[in-house]
Amino acid sequence: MRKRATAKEVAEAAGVSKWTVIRAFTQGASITDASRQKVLQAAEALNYSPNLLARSLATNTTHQVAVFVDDFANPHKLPVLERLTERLQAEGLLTVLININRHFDHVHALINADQRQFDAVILFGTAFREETLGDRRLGAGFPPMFVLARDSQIPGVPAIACNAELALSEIVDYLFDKGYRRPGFMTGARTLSTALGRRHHYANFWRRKGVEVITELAAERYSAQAGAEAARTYLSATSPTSRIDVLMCENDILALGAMDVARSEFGLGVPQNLAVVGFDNIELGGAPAYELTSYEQPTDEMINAVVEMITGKRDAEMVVMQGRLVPRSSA
Amino acid sequence: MRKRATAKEVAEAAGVSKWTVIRAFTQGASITDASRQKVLQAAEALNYSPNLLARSLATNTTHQVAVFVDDFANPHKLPVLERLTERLQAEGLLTVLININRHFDHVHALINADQRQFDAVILFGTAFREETLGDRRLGAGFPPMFVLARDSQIPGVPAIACNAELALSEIVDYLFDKGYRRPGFMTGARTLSTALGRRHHYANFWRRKGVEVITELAAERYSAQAGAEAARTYLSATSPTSRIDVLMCENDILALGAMDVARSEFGLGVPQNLAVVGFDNIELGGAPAYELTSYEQPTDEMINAVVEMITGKRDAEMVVMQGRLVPRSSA
DNA sequence: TTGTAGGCGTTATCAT
DNA sequence: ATGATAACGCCTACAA
Repeated sequence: MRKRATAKEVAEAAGVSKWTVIRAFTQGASITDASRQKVLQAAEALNYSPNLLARSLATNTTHQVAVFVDDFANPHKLPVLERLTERLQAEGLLTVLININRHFDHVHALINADQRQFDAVILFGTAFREETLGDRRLGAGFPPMFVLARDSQIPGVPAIACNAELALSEIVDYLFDKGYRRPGFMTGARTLSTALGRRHHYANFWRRKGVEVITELAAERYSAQAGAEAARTYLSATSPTSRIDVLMCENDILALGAMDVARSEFGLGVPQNLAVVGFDNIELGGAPAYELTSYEQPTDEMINAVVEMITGKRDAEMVVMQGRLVPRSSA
Repeated sequence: MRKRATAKEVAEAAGVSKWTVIRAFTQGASITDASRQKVLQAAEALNYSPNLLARSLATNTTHQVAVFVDDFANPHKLPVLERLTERLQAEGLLTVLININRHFDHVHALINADQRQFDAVILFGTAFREETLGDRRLGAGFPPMFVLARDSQIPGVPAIACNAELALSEIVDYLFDKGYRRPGFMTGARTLSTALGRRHHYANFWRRKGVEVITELAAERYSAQAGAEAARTYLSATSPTSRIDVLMCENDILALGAMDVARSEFGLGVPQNLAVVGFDNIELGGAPAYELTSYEQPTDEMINAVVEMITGKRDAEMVVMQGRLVPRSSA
């Protein structure tokens, strides 16, 4: 296995200076065709290609974007990651996937991202605390940050998200029109930011309809199992007549878990005995086995927006986008 | 927003040389406590932290591992990515997620990975062709490559995979014992490597049982929709009496799609009229709505193995690991 | 068009 | 323990 060739070696082989070699590999540099050909030939013979690491050091741009993810239980993450990497790569940017699930120290991850000189940092659906970013070790020359698919509680960090207020308004209108009057809501985590968003609006809009009591089911995490567990706990503790008639879950994966338990363990018909609504519109929610009513975020637009902000084609500022209700038979 | 401080600036502030600054940030360097304190104080005041990019250039190691993924439709990818990033990060390695779905040029992605000086490249479930790697622009000093969760058709590129032969042997034994005699197999892509693996063994073991005819259903891609479509095509074209009695799908996501169609569009009972088996044991397959019989790969072990190979704690060589059958009610 | 000097921020090695 | 020199491989700016 030959060692990696450098520009200097190619220069010697081609009989030019190494700066000419660099020029041969630079778009729009002033160099004669003859020189370029000579260089390219020598480069191919020596198997040379520019070292992007050295280039990054010199240009102070890495063309790498860090994406922080803390929730891998939600299948919805995968298609979004696919689109995101695709769009970033189309702009010549690579995606560094950083796992910040509960085992990791968020501040540490941020410091690391800082030291690696990423061009930007995307917090994808993660609930960072303001205090985390307030850490004194951060701040100076930290890469631009963006919050994708979640509200940003952090001043100066723009969020690109679905308009939650509008979404919940549509959802509650829909459920009210269908005749449901005893709403429940399942949250997936204890962090304030999350809860405040969807749950808050859900409760608000029901109150406007004159429905004051919103039963809350709390799942431990965002996963089908946690959703199932929370539903089991609630259904075990209540009698059929006293129960909610519609359960809105903070996301689809919770909803699928809850639906499974309602149907298979408690023999409830969905939606006759208990209607279920999710959020995200994951592929499996649309399967005949579930037919889950859900709400689709405009992920493509959202992704385009972040990428454009990162590449400077668009102002970096908070933006909320409109999703759409996807009514199916579960509610 | 202050500019990033460098070791040199910290050195001036602390009244030492920049090499002393470096030492203060290096494990086990010989430096007096007094110096270190002085430096750390100055560093904190200036908000300095080492530039890992420059370090990488000097040490010739980036602590970055590229992970190539071409199939984002399979939810199974997500938990594996979670574990993989977690393990890599525990070793101080970051994951660069590279999307090589059909829109991208694989050779181009490899060249890019080469130029970025990654410490290693993992082909996660992707079927690279030998010819792709044979490209003359690659080869010299290319980072060590590993194929994860798929057989490697490439000499010199070790694969870490589940023992497909053993898996299919177990599966066929199980199905035969259950009394099925008219097997079908659904493939998810036209690449030889894939088809050869699971389908080949499946057919072989049925033949050993004296069953010669294996019906093949071909899905266009690996997705629930593609699985549904393939099942629909097959079921539409056959009469109930002439059909297969058990359908093994190359992975769970295909199986779920097929199952949906069989039950909801053709009114078939699973497993009474058509048994279904998948592969991967994704979380939703275990849900009461599906109860999909599947086969679980030893993903944790496989991931540990690659990571250990990358970090040099283990010889880089092909290894097949044993998974386990997960029998449920679908077959 | 081409060559030169200097710099990007670190690390390795040697000298003090 | 600390300082100094050279190197990592490239880029920008300037001179020829």
